[in-house]
Amino acid sequence: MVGHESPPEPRRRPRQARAQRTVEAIVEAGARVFAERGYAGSTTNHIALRAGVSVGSLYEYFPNKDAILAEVADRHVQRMIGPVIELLDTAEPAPEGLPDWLDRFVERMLAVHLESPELHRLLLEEAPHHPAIDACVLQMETSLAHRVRTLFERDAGVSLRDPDTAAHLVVQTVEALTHRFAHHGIHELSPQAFVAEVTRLLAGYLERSRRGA
Amino acid sequence: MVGHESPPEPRRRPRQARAQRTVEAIVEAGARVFAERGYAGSTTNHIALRAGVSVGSLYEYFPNKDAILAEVADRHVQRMIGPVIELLDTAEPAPEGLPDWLDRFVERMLAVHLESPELHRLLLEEAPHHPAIDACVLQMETSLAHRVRTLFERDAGVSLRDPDTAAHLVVQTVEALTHRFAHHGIHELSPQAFVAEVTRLLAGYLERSRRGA
Amino acid sequence: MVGHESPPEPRRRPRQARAQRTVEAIVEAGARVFAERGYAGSTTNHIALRAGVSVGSLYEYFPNKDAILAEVADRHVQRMIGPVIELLDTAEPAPEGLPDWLDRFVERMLAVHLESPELHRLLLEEAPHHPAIDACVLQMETSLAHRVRTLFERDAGVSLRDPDTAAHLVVQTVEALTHRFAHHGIHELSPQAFVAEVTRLLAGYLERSRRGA
Amino acid sequence: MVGHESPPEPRRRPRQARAQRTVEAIVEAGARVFAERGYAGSTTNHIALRAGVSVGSLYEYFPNKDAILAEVADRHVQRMIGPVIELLDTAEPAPEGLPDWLDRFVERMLAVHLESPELHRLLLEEAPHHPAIDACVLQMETSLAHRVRTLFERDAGVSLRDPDTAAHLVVQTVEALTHRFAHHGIHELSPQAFVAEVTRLLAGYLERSRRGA
DNA sequence: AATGAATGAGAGTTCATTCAT
DNA sequence: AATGAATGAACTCTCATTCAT
Repeated sequence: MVGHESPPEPRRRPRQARAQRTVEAIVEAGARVFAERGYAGSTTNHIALRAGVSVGSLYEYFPNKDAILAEVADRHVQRMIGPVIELLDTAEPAPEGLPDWLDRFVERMLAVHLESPELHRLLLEEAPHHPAIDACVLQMETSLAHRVRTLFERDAGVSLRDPDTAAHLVVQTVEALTHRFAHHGIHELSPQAFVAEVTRLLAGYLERSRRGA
Repeated sequence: MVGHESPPEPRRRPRQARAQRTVEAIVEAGARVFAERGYAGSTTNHIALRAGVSVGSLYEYFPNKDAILAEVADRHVQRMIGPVIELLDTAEPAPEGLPDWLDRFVERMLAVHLESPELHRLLLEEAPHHPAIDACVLQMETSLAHRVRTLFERDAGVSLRDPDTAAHLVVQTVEALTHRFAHHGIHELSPQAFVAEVTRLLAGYLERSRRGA
Repeated sequence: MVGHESPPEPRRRPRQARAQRTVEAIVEAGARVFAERGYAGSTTNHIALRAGVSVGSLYEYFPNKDAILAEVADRHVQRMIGPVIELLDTAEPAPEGLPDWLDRFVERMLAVHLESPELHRLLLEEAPHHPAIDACVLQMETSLAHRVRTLFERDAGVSLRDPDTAAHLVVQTVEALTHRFAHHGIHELSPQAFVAEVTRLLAGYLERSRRGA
Repeated sequence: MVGHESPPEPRRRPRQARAQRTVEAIVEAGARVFAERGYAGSTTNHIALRAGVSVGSLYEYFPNKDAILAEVADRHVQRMIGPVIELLDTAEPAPEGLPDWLDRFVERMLAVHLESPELHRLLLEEAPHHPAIDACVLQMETSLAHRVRTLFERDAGVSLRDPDTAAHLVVQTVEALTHRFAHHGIHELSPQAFVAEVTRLLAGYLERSRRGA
C-alpha cells in the first residue's frame, strides 16, 4: 500500500504551475491593458481583472505596477529582436550582397515594428522612463549593433574605419526610421519603396565609409 | 449640481502687465518642473508653487495641466527650430558645398538638442501623446523638410529622384540621431566626430540618390 | 490622460457581509450628515468619517455624492409611506366612517412627518432637484393617491365626479399641510386640533364633490 | 463769482444714482442667474459678469453671495404678493359671493405662480434654508393670512370658530396646491378646472367651519 | 467708486497598495 | 495561494472672497 494513495506527480508541481500560469496571465493582461489605455490610464485593478486574478494575487508576484511594466517591456523587446537577430546570425558572407542583406534587415525591422505598434509606442514613447525600460532598449540596440559590426567585419567588402560607430549609427537609423514610418508613414510612400530608400541611404554610407575611401 | 454640468468656463486672457507676468511665470515653472519630475510626477500645485503663484491663478489662465504642457511644448519647439530654420534659409547655393551645409545643419541640430535636453526628452518621449504636441512635432518636421527640399532643388548638384522623400528621411534621420546622441552618446565618440559621421551618412545617400545615378 | 477619458467604472456590488455592513453604515451616516449639515454642507469625507469608513470605501460603492443622496432619499421615502400605505390598505369600508379614516390618515401623515423632520425637509426642500428624488416623491404621491381613490370608489357614500383629481388634491393637501405644520406649526394650534381641522377641510370637500351634489 | 464755478446740481447725486443702478443690475442679474443655474451653480463672478460689473463692485454692495439671494428673494416675494394683496384689499363685502372671491383668489395665486416659476422654485425649494428666505416666506404667508382673516370676519356669512387657523390653512393650502400645479400639473387637468376644484375644496371647508355648524 | 488679478482652503474623486479572511 | 474589501495620501480643480491698483 505504499505509494498508492498519492499520485506519482510531485505535490508541489501543481502549485508552481498554477503560479506560473498566474504570472503569465498577469503579464499578458498587462501588455494588453497598457497598450489599450496607456501607462497612466492602466490600473493594477484593470490588469488583475483582465488576467482573471485578484489584485491581491497580482501583488503576490509583482511588487508594484512598474514591475509589471518592466516585465512586459522585457518580453516585448525579446520577442521583437528575436527575428532580427536570427536574420543577422544566419546572414551569408556576401561582399557584393551588402545591399541585399541591408534590404532584408530593414525589411524585418519594419515588419517587427508593425507587429504590435501600440505596445511598442507605449514602451518607447509614453512610459515613464523607467530604468528597466531604458536598459532594455539600450541592451537591444547594443546587441544588434554588435552583430551588425560582426557582419561588417566579416564582409571583406565593408572594411570600415570605425566599424563600431558605423554599426551603431546604422542600427539607430534603421530603428528610428522604421519606428517613425510604422507610426506615421511618409506621405504616400509604400512600405517597399520605404525599405528600398532606407537601404539606399545605408548602402551609400557604408560605401563611403570604407577604409580605402 | 447633477445634470447642470455647465461647460468649462473659457479662461481669462491676460490683459494687465501683472497677469502677463503671471502667465510667463507659470509657463517657465511648467517647463522646469516637467523637465525635472516628468509629466505624471508634476502636479499643478508644484508648478504654481514654483511659479510663486497660487493654484487658483494657474487655473485662471490654463484650463488644466495638459494646457500648460501644450504651451510649454509649443514654446520649446519654436525656440528649437528657430536657429535651424535660420540656417536653412540663409544657406548659400553651393553645389560642391553640399557636405558643407549638411555639416552645419547637423551641427546646429545637435547644438539645439543639447540645450535643454530634459525638457526635450519629456516632450518627445514621455509626454502622453497629446494632440498639441504631436501636431507641434509633425509641423516642425514638415517645416524643416520643406526647407531642406527647397535647398536640394536649388542646388544643381543634388537633383534627386524623389526629393520630398529624401528631405523627410534626411530630417528624420538627423533628428533621431542627434536626439539620441545628445542623450546617450555613442561610446566615447566626440561631438565633432559624430557630426562628421552623420554628415558622411547623408552625403553618401544624397550622392546615390541623384537622378542620373 | 487627455482624450482617453475612460467611462466611470461601475461600482462594486457588496457581496460579502462585511461589504454589506459598510454600505449600510454609509447610507445611515449619509442620512444623518445630510440632515445635520444640509446637502451642500455635507462632504463625502464627513459621511465616510461618520460611517467609520474611509473615503475610498465610500467611492467603492457609490459613484458620487448624489448617489448617496438618492439612496438615502429612497430609503427615507420607503420608510415614510410604509405606515401610511398600510393604513390605507387596511381601512374598513365604512360610508359613514369617512371622517374617521380621514382623521386617521391625516394623523398618520403627521406622525410620519414628525419622525425625522430634518431629513425630510432636506429631501423635499433643499436637495438639488435630483431626478431620483423627484421620481421618489412623485411616485410616493401617485402611490398614495391611487389608494385614496380606491377607497373613495369603494366607499358608497363618496361617489365623486372626478375621483382621480380629488384623490390627488387630497393627498397633496395633506402632504403640504402636515409638512408645514410639522416644521413651523400654526400659532399655538395643538397637533390634535390641527388634525381635526384638516379633517374638517377634507370632509367638506368630499361631501361637496359628491356626484349628486 | 460765487456759486458760479459749480453746477447747481448736488455733487453727490450722480455717484449715488450710479451706485443705485449698480445694485439694481446686480439684483436683477442675480435673479436671472440663480433661476438659470440654481443656487450652487451660480457664482458671484457669473452674477457680476451678467450685471456688467466687476466682482469687486459686487462685494462693495453685498457682503456675500447669500445677501444677494436674500435681496432677490425679498423682491421676488414682494412682487408676487403685491397683486394678491391688492385683490384682497379691494374685495367687496359679499356674503353670498364667498365662492366668487375664493375663485379670484386662487386664480390670482396661480397666475402669480406661473409668472417666474424657475426663480420661484429656486427660492422655495432649492435654496439653502437661509433665514432671510424663511422669514420672507413666513411673512408673506402671515400677511396674506391676516387679510384673509379680515375678509372672513367682515363677511357676515363666514363667521368661523377659529378664523385665524382657518385663514392660515386656506392660505397654505392655496399656496401649496397652486405651486404644485404650476410645476407639475395634475394629469390633464386644465387651469380653469384646477381653480374651480380648489375653490370647491375651500368653500366646503368654510361652510363647514361656520360657528353655527 | 471700480476693477479684476490673485488667493487658497477645501471640494470630490482616484488608485496603488495592504491585510483580514 | 488567493481573495477582494478597505485604505488614505494625493490629485486636479473651483469659487467665495480680498486687495493692490
